[in-house]
Amino acid sequence: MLTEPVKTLMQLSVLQTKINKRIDLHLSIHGINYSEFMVMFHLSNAPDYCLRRIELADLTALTASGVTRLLVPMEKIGLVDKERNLRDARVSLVKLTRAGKTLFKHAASTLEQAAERQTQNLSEKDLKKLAQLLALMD
Amino acid sequence: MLTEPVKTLMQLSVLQTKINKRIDLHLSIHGINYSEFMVMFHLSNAPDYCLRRIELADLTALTASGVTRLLVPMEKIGLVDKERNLRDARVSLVKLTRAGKTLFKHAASTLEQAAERQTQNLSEKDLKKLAQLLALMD
DNA sequence: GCCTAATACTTGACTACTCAAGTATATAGC
DNA sequence: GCTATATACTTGAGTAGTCAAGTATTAGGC
Repeated sequence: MLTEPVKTLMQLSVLQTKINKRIDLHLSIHGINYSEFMVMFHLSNAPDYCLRRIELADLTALTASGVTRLLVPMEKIGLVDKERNLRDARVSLVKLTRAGKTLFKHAASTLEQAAERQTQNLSEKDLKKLAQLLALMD
Repeated sequence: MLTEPVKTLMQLSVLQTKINKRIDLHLSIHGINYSEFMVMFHLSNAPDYCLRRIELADLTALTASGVTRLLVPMEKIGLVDKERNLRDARVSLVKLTRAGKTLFKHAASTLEQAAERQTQNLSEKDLKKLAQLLALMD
């Protein structure tokens, strides 16, 4: 048999796979997936609804190229806009549009319900403890 | 801002993405990935080192077709064998070979070290609590 | 001020899945 | 025993990423 840490990491991975599938199913009503939701979340909390691609990569744990590919369809359907950074021409800023903000609000409300159900067996204290333990592993 | 459950699920997802990358990097030394490791783990604990494909799908949270595709290269390099079930001809059993057992032992030892480091900030009690909270979300 | 190194992307080729549809076999109702 | 339905896969087509290599721009050392 394996050590406890390995078994817990495997448990985490299997659980995450299941949760991702559920969440993607819920978000598909709004035409987006979990990664796109997370991008919109971070943009909606950013100053001027604007972030650099590399910051998004960092916040989502995707690669820079993953972010580039993720944003292409989001731009095409008008959820985000591309803006230039005047001080650094390498940077391509991503800005949440009005349409993006509206869609995010709806998607967030859907996801809140789903998340509530996913964590229904956890008390508020449990949830806090979980967040704390996850932070310790980061 | 979003509710706590949503934020915790997002935290879980980002952490899992990071952990997966780290683990895949460690396992790549042995020529396998995390999914393949999990398959070998379940086989190594099964009676006669043998499981049905659908049981593996269930244990790993992959789809049946995902398991089929995962096993093709594993068969090719001789980590698992295909066996027929005499009572039910629909079933195609997967069996861990001697070579598979050997490789699994080495990979497990690598992964145990990595998992130890990944959870180094958690006490034994923390780890137990984490496993328990994750189980409540399943 | 120039050259080297670092940063911020983008792109082509690949991987690891998914889903929907198809095949083969088994089970249940009548 | 036949038919309808369910189960256990497999396969073709698509998606969501990865990595390595390339481009453009900026920053640092001297």
